[in-house]
Amino acid sequence: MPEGPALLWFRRDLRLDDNEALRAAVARGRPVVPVFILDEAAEGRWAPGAASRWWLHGSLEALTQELAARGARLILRRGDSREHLLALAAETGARAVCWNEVPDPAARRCDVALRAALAAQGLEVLVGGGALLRSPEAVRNQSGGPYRVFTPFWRHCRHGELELPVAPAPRTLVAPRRWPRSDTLETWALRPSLDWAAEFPASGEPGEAGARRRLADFIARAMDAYGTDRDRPALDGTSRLSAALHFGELTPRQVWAAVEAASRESGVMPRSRGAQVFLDEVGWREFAHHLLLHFPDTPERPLRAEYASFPWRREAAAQDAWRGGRTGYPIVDAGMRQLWRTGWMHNRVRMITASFFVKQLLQPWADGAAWFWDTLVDADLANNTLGWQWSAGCGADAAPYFRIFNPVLQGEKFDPDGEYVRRWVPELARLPARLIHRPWEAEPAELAAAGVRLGGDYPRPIVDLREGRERALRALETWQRDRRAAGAGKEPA
DNA sequence: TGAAATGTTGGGGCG
DNA sequence: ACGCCCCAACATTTC
Repeated sequence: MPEGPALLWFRRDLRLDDNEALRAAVARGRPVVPVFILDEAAEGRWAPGAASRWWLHGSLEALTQELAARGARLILRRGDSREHLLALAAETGARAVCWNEVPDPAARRCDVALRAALAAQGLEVLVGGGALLRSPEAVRNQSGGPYRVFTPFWRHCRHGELELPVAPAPRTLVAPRRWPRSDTLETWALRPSLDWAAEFPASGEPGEAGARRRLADFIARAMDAYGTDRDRPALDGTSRLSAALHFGELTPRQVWAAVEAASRESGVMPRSRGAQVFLDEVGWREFAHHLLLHFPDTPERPLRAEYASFPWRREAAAQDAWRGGRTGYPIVDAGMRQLWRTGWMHNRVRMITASFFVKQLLQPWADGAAWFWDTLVDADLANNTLGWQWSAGCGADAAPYFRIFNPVLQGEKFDPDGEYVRRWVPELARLPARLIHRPWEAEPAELAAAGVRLGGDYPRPIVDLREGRERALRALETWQRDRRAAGAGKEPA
């Protein structure tokens, strides 16, 4: 058999280490043609949002460099994936197409037809994994269904050996006789206007090398304190690996292996509490992806189907204030501004802002999810869907509806000195810690001393917390009563 | 990976 | 010395 090149189709696996598809492509010493296809039509409604495209641009630049260092090029194409793969195969004489599976139901559906089309042309198809620790098909509860509660899910996942990362990339790749035509990355205009993205680099450094550095740095510097520090938004206590994991610059099994290796080296066995809590977060990511694959319509519909009839209000003014960080609640506004300016928000604050949006403002969770989707550089359909449905009380293992965060108490608990608020809401920076999370309680003289004009440069609260809470609880109560009345025949009490 | 309301306990001031 | 009240601290229940 003639040894034509293998097409190595990069998707959400923008790395060379621990890359099963790359390993398969080079297995027989044949040339490799790396290709990335921007296929927005295939992703439909969930094509990468504006901030995510910024990260993608940087990650593709980094991947181009990594490949160049090995004598290879990254071929860029835009349009229908199948057409481009078939065309590239014909053009290069490729005999095989290799890729790693994307943990997304739409992509998996497309891949079924794609494999058939490629096979029909006599192409060998080699598909790897790596995006998840376990196969969702294989993780099932005793009755054969998917888990809907995190703890038993994660216990099941951790049981038994996990796969280890595959070998790192070879130092050189065999080049084809001739490189196919490639788009220029700049012409894709993935990066938003400069003035919006100016501070995005604060959210992290796209690319595999940066992700590896970040992981090593986190393990050495922050992991042991992660159990408590991860909830303090003013600290750099989280791993900040979410975007790298989303784009597959890093695999969860690489993360797992690095944490275990560090635990062994430090002699803390089985592992420190910080390491334990950190791996649990990797577990939540795993849980989110399994759920999305088992329940593919959850990005648009609540997992608890009855919530489809919940009477959310949809108010443009309230949503504008929330998006713009002008709700009058400092911790909420700080989070929303951090998001807009850096493309990233601390996870504790994601929960606070989401709870405020769905409970205090009674806005539909999907509207909030859509905003996060567009503004987060780490926007991930599985994680975003799980997080918002969890906050709204309509998802898997969800917070009960009556669990309503109080942004003042959350602020005082997790940002006690107000350092996070001062950083992102500078007009409040000179308030004393006692008032930083409740400026409306300040005396006129205290406001004047801090240079704050309430209702002027910083808004008064757009909703009273007690009223908002009671409105939300009332909405839940009447909705449940109406449902019971309507479904009395079908649903025995 | 809540918050608020309500209940309980125990120390200390005081008559 | 004692009972009473107040209230903080903590626990439990309810939303």
